[in-house]
Amino acid sequence: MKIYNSLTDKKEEFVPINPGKVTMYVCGPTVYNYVHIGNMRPVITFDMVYNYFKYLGYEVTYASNFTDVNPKIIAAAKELGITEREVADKFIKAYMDDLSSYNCSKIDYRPRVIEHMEDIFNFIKALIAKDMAYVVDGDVYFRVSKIKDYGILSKQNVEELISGARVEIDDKKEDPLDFALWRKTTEGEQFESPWGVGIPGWHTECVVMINSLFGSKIDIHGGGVDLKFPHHENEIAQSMALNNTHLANYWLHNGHINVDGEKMSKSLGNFILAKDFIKMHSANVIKIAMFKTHYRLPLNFTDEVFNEAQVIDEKIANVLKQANVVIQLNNLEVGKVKTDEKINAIMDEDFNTPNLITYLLDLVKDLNNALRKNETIEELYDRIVLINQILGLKYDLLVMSEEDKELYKKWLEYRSNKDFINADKLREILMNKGIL
RNA sequence: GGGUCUAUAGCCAAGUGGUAAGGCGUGGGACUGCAACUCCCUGAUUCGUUGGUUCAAAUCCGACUAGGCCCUCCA
Repeated sequence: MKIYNSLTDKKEEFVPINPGKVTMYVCGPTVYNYVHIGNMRPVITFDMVYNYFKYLGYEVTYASNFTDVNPKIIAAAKELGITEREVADKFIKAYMDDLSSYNCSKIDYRPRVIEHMEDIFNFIKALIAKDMAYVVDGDVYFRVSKIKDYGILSKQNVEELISGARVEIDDKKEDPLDFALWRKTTEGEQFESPWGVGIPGWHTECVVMINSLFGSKIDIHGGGVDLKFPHHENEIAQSMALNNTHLANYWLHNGHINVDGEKMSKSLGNFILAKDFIKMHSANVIKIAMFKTHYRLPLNFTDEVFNEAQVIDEKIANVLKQANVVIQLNNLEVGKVKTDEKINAIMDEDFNTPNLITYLLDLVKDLNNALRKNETIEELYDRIVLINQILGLKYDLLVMSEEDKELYKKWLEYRSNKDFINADKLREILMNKGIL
């Protein structure tokens, strides 16, 4: 299969480090408040990536971190009058609830900074030992000038970066591009390090976690485009400095969600919280709306987009409901189809979910026609289920009791006898049960 | 200012050298005891503008225009 690699800006054939296995890491949230719907795009995107690799038969190990030590958490703790740990725990819990309500909980590892302090110290020590980092007044900075291909991911020119950089007064750094691996703090939690009290830099924690979970290199590293620079660029720089790897073979970046053509962000204040949004639209509808656009492109959220997604969701739900009844009444054997060449052909082109949805709608139409004409439905049904699994769409289908089946047959009988009064009574019962 | 991405019908959107998928919406029709569900038909001589390469371009190259994003914490 082919994946668009942000590192090379090319679609490349996917070759795993270990045959049959995929390791992936996606940058998770800083847990100082609730996440918004824009934060859910990577979550939903990489859940799909995970599902597709599973579908292909890979053994997938998926990690996503929690940034639970951060100046913003210190600020939130002050504001809420609770400790940093309480802030982190509260919003980690809220995030887990979001993952669960969006049906995206398949993450194998959820490392926290607090659990990796020793690893971080060792990592920074190693960088200092290699002269790739230096200590100034309780801070530790990375020496960017030592990395020859710095800018490789974000395609930034080092000279331009410097000229565009804001000049900080009393800057302790040797070079404006240098970034903090460890930063001295005067308030909040006290983390004692070899360099004094402080907190680790954000760019360091991700590399450290990847190294401790997977080693010096993983297959896939994901996140939003806004993380390309400086976050991911700096992760790569540290990994080059210590392990001489680009940390991941494939770097994947999802586009942003826009509102009225502008990025949804906490700083702009134009966001909708994930936990509020799920009350307005089901997880299925939100996913369909997202997958209708390729993951790398920006996505504008409008009512029209969601109306359309809702229509699609209802179509899928209706046909599955009807097929489910036929399957149970006739004891049809489903689940035999485990792969579909057309799904592979579509998804092997850098996860082309818009085309997958087109194919899904074709199948829905075919299944509707097959139901009307009393033709075989099992294969069509199976293919739809496969796609739903990849996209993470969930449809709860009713298991009919013997009584339900009898009612259903009776209803058909009344109808064919033109006893519409009794037929309508049964219809209402069947509809209330969710069978019709 | 530098970097990068995008520009296809009212809206969403696929297509990356071979003569414009699909969906929503609109309009029309079919099925049906009535509903619901469903099905069929209905749109771009044209792909931001403009040069060029080619037998052939929405697709490649150049210029221009507009917009997003990054360069500061941010999915």
